[in-house]
Amino acid sequence: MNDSTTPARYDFATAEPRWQQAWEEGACFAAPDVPDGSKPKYYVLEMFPYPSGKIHMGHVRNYTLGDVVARYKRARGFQVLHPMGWDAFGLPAENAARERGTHPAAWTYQNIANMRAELKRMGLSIEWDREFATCDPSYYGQQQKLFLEFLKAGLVERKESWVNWDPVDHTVLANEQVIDGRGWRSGAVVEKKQLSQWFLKITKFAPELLAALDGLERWPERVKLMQANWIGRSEGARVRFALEAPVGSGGAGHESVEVFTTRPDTLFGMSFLAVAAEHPLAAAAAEGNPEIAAFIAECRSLGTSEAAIEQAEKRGIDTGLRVKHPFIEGATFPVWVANFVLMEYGTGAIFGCPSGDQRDLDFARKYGLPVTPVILPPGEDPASFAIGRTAYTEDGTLYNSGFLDGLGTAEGKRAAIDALEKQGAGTGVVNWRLRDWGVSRQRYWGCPIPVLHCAACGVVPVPEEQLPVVLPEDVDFSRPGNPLDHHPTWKHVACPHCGGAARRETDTFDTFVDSSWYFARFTAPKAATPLKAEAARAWLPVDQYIGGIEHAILHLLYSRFFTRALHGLDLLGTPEPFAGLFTQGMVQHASYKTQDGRWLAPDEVDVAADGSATDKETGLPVLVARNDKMSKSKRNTIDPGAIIDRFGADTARWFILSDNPPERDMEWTESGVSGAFRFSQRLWRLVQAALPALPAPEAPHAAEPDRATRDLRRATHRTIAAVTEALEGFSFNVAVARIHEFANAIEAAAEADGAARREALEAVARLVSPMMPHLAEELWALLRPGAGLVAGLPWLDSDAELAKAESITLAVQVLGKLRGTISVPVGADEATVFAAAEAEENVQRAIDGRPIRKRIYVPGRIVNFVV
RNA sequence: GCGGGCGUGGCGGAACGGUAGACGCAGGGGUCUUAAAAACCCCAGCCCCAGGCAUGCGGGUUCGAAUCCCGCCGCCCGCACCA
Repeated sequence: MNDSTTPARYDFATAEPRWQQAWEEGACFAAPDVPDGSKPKYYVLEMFPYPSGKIHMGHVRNYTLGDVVARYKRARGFQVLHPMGWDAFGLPAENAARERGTHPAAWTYQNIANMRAELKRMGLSIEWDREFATCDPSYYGQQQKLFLEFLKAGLVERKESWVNWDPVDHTVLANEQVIDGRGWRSGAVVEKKQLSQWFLKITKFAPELLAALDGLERWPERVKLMQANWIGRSEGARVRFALEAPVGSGGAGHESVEVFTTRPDTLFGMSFLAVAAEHPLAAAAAEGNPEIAAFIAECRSLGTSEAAIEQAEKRGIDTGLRVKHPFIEGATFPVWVANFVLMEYGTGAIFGCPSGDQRDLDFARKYGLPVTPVILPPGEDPASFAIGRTAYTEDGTLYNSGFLDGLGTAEGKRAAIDALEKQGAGTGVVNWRLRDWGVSRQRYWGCPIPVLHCAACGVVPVPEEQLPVVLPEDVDFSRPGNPLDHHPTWKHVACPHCGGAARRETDTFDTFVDSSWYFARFTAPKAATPLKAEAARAWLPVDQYIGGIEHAILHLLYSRFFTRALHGLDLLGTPEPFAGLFTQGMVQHASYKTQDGRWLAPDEVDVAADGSATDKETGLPVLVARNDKMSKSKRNTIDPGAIIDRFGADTARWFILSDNPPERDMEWTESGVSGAFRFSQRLWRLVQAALPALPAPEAPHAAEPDRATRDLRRATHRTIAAVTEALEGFSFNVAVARIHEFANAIEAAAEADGAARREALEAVARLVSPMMPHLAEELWALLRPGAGLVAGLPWLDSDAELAKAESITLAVQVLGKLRGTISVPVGADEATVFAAAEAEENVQRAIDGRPIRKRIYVPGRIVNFVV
């Protein structure tokens, strides 16, 4: 096959765009808004990208995985929906505006154009007609409508809340944007501040969001667990402690404090009550007491970052107030303000039982508060048991506890709650860790929250006919703070009710709102309403969602909430958005660092066979860190575009799939890519070389096939079955391995009948098509000129008869150790098998004349003799 | 601290409780070539080699364990002053 007219290599650079065009012209990946029901539907979706400017290897992995599923399911006869869009609002666009003077919209749409072109080069079977960006007014305007629906349905609340406030940038920061107590951009020490914010009432759905996790059978256990922990259900009691004397001035008078506890059984071990610094009672106590006020101010400035909390010592200040104990007549306990009590959890107040809680014990020891043991560990003597530096938090028997004495932990809880309820001092409750979702952001590049503030009418929703509330284009990014708020005219409007002067809400939505319903919008992206009922009902839930584990909680929980809310409004036919979820691992690459601390790019080093590396320029050894997360700062990113230029999209896809199981982190290696490239070329050569000798398509198989032909057909049908099974189970690396083996088998079967060889080569083209779609088309066109696209073909079926072995090799064990193998016909009966096994030379030696006490035969698998 | 996951050659990994290490990468040897690239062929867990030892370590269940159970050790991830 080396005559001068035949190119020796597969020219991916011309073939790939050609097939992409053929798919587009054939509208191969189009799906109707409302499927006609002739085929079962299958909705495949990958988490849509943020348009940062360039695609990275993580995208390549994500979209390759999704594309394999989409192409495979299409071939399996499903009507597949596989759309793509852009999560396009967000801070980087504003930063770019500030730093380079471009408009966020211009920057974003330019990035989208770049990334769309890059994604298209990957040969993804995406229906691009459904594409939208969340920053399109046609999308966010519909989102504003949804918000007004939520408002009507009572799912929205405006309330004061404690937020992370960046005093330099004049904006609220999400918890994730606070790093070591400082704003991630400004570096300013973040303050806690009380602000009016818009909240979506996700807590209303806490019980069902938790309960429904059980039904998500095709979700990874660990994601479900993370969500369950985040929702954080705990059973306990709310207990009201009456203050000895009321406190507070004006309308803010306090007569009691309420605490939440999971251990009402330990109430008799109480030695103090503590409230959070932000608790109203703390504020009341601080009136006229500068020391308390100073302590509160200090706590507030400390911020909420994990690092700050972890380092902070338990500290507090006695307010001088005292509360009465609900069970002990006449007993009172001091009220402290303590830095370890969280305003966000429970009621922002706790009762301290030092013997039963480590934090309370640390606090009590520090401030010399009493420690009364109330739970006796099993086997301990009440006379001698004492609490040292470790609290006893396990179950035991109650003592020193009045009417609870002698009860176990569970009964004690029940009895304590009964008593509290009887005397009206408390109730048994279920507490949730989940808090309502604050969606207000003081940003420009987001979806405007469609409400007005009128001095006379209060908060007024923007009338639907005035939607969308569009972002103004002439904005000034040079000043810190919210550009919408600074805009000279945008916010000044007339109240639709009274006609008086009103002010637009200048906060925009958290971008997680945008991504909480985009999957539903994809089902009818051009509809004049947020959702088209028939389309959404027909397509949702998403059958297979694919993305990174980093969204395990926020995005996936918010989307579940939104779907439930929309379902409640009768806009969707399902309460859950994603029936199947797959979380892929990261793509990593070795990083290289010189002795003097400079990072070198992969092409700036020479890597030796043992993995060590030297600086190409200086020849000096460099430090190699394998499996390092790709990052610009470490200069170990690999540009997908450059890989496609050099090797083609199919090679990139094949390598990414072949390296390891998709849920694990993978290492991008140059040698791995070239291995994948070699294989793609090898398949092409295999077909090219065979072509001249192949019979016509559909030529009959030999009536009495010879051995080589039978073997090849068996390999073909076994491979079909094995690849199918691997694809069904997301074992793409195994599917790749099976195809490798098959290629080896075809090469070894030169003497097989032509029809069998054609069958095998056609099978290769089709089996490889979900992974290397362009090469598949190229091979198919060589094998069956004019026969249409692989993209339109059904999946192959494995013929079980042909896949069946004629004879099998059985392992023979003696006492569980392998001693030999025998070859027997497939249908051989037990007696034949045992006879052959006993006769085997090595087996005989192992038996060594001893009588066989037991013979085990697992048909088709193994023989084992017990002597 | 709480919760979860994972330990198999030099590396990525395969293996319904049934021949451990498929397949690939890297490696060694060879063919072709003036040479290189490309391609092709062969070898390859370890050892005291008709045998023995090997899936982090120690036990157990089983005719048989990488796989199931118990206990350690190590690594990774999530949550975390959550009352």
